[in-house]
Amino acid sequence: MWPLRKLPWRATIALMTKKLLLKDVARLAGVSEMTASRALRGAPDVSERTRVKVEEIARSHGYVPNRIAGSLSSQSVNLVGVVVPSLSSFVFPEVLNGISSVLKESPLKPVVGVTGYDLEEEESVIREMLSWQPSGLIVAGLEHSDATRKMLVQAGCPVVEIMDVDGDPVGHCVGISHLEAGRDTAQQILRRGYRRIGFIGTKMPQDFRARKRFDGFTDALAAEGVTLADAEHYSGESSIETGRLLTAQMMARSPEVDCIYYSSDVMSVGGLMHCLATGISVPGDIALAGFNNLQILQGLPMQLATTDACRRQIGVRAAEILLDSRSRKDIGLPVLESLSPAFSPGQSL
Amino acid sequence: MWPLRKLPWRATIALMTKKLLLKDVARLAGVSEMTASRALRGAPDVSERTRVKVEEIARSHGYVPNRIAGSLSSQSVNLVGVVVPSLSSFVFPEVLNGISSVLKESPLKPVVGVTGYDLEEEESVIREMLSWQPSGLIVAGLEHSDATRKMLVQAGCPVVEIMDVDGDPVGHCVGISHLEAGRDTAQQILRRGYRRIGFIGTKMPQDFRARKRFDGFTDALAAEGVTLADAEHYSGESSIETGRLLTAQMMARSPEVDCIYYSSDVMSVGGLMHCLATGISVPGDIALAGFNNLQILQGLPMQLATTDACRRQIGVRAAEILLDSRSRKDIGLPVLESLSPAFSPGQSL
DNA sequence: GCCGCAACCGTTATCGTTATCAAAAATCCG
DNA sequence: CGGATTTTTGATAACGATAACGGTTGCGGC
Repeated sequence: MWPLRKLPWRATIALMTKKLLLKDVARLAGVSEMTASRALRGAPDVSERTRVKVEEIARSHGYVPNRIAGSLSSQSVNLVGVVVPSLSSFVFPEVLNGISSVLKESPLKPVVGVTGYDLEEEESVIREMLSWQPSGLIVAGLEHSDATRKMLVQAGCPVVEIMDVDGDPVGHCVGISHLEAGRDTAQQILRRGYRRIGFIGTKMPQDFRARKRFDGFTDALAAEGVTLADAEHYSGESSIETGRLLTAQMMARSPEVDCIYYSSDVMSVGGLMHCLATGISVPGDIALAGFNNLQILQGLPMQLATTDACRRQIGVRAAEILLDSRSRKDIGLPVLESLSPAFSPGQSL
Repeated sequence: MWPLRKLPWRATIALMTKKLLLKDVARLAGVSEMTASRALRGAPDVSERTRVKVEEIARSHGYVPNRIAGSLSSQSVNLVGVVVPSLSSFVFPEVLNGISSVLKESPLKPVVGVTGYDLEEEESVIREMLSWQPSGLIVAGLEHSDATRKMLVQAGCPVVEIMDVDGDPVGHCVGISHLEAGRDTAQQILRRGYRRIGFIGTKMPQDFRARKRFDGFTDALAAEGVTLADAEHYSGESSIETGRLLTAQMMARSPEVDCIYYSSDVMSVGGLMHCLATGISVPGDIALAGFNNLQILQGLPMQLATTDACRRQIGVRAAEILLDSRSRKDIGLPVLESLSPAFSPGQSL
C-alpha cells in the first residue's frame, strides 16, 4: 500500500488561474524542467535544437517565468532599490534618468520608492525594499532614523547614499556639499555688491539639504558681517505659485531687500513671475538666485542665477558604483565622491 | 551509519553575509519557525506573550523577513505594477500620487516601471513586472504590442489601463477621451472667433494620446470648414524651451496665425514666455491653449487656457478598481470609466 | 575497439517562508 | 474534577525555480 499522498490543497486556485509553469513548458517540449530552465535563461549546455524548441513553446504559450521562485532558488535578485523623497519635485526624475541610463547596460533594474520627506516612511520603504533582497540600494540623503541606519549597515548588499556629502555616510556616497553650495552662492551675491538679502525656502524641517544650503548661506553672509534682511520658511511643496506669493509678500514687507536666494529654482521662477507681472526690474530692482539648475529655467525670458546640483551625474555615478562593487563581488572600501556644483549667475544677479 | 548528508554548497556565501533567518529568530525566541512567522506577521492564534517575545528578538537583531520566500510560499505578492511612459513629463507623478494615496490604506504597494514611450520597452517592462506575480497592474495607454496584449489577457491579476478611453481596453479602463478633449478645445477656440489656427506638438508618433487630441482637434476644425494654418511636430521631450522656440518659429513663418494649440501645457508656457520676452500681447496678438492643467500653470503672469486631464483622479480610480476586484476575489466585469476633462479658458483665449 | 573528453541532459536537494493539519496546552462548565 | 472546547503550538509538505553533480551519448585518436 502506498502512503496516502495528500492532494495539493492549493490546487483550488488552479481553477481560476491555471498558470503556465516551467514544468508545463518542459513537458510540452519533451525535455526536463532543468533543460527548459537552461534553455529559457540562455544558459550554456543546451543544444541549439532544444533551445529553439523550448523557446518556441514558451513564447507561443505566453509563458512568463516566476521570478519569485527563480530568485529564491538562485539567491539573486536583479533589482536595485532607489529611495527618494519625492517624484513631483522635478529634481529626482533626473537622478533616476542617470541611474537608468547606466543600469540599462546591465541586468539590473531600478525599483523606485518614495518617502515624502518623512524619515519614518523612509524606514518602512527601505525595510520593504530590503525584504526583496535587492542587489543594491540607492538612498537619497544622509539623515536616517537609527533603525534605518542599522538596516543599511547589515543590508547584505551595497548601499549608496546620494545627493549630499555633508554628514556621515553608512556606505558609499556620491553627492555635492549643500553647505558649500549655499556658501558659494552667498559669496557670489556679496561679490556683486548686494547687502540687503532675503531668503525664501520651503520644507525646511524635513528637507535637510535645503537646510544645509541655508546654513552655508547665512554662515558666509555672517563672515562678511551681513545678516539676512528677511527670511520666509514656508512648509509645503515648492511651486512656482508659492514662490511668487512669498516673493510678493517679502517685497511688500521688506522693500529694502535687493536680492533673494531661494531654496529651489521652482521658487525663484515664481519670484521672476511676480516681477514680470508687476513690472519690477530684475536685477535692477531686485536680484534673484535659485538652486538646482532645473530644466524649467530654460526658455524663460531671463536666465536666472542658479547652481547646478549635478543631479544626473549623481545618478550615473551611484549606479556605476553599484555595478563596480557587484563585479568585484565584494563591497570593497566605501567610495566617497563629492561632485562640484557649478554656479551660474545668469542675468538675474 | 547516517546517509551522507551533502554539505550546503552555498554555505560559502554565508561567510560574507550570514543573514539572519526566520529560523534564527525562532531559535532565539525558543519557539518554532511557524510560531515566529505567525507572530511577526501579526497573524491571530499567537499568545500575546510569545508575540511580544518574538517581536522583541526580531527587532533587536534587525531581522528583515525574506519576502521572496514568503511570497513564493503564500502565493501572494502585495505589489501592483504601474507602467508609465515617463516620469519627467510632469504628468505621471500626479497619477502616481493618486494611486499611492489610495493604496496607502491597503497592504498593496506600487512599483513603477518606465517605458520611454516605446512599445517594445513597454513589453519588456510588463513582462518583468508580471514575472513578479503582482496583485494588479496599472498600465498607461491602450496601445500595446500583440505580445503585450496577450500577456495582459492572461496576466492572472486584474489589469487597469489608464489615461485614455479611445480604444479597445484589455481589462478595466479609466481615463478621458483625448479625441473629445481635442474636439472640445477646437470648439472653444472657434467659438471665440479664431480662424487662423496653429498646432504645436511633440512626440507625435509615440504619444498616442497627443495624437488623438490632434486628430480630434483637426476634426472639429474641419467640421467648421477650418484647416490648420500651420503645424509643427517636434520629436523629443516637451519642454518650455522647445515650446518657446517652436512658437517663435511658427510666428515668424506664419504671421497670420492668431491662436496656437499645444499638445502640452509645458509647451504653451514656452509660448507664453516667447510672447512675454518679445512684447507680443496674449491674447491680443495671439491666443494660446495647452493641455493637462499642470501645476506649473499656477503662478504665471497669466492664466493659460488648458484642459484638466484628471490625472490624480485617474490614479485614484485605477487603484480603487484594483482594490475592489481584489476584495471580491474575482476580476468581475471589466470597468470602463470615462472621466470628463474640464476646459478652462483662462485669460489667454 | 577502448579510452577520454566534451557536449548535453536529468535527478536531487535546496532556497526561506507559509498553509494545513494535528497535537498539545489552556480554559470552560456543569 | 472530567470532558468538551478553545487557544496555541509544532511537524510536514509544499511554493516554482535553479545549483550541483551524475549520467549519457557522440566522437576522435591511438
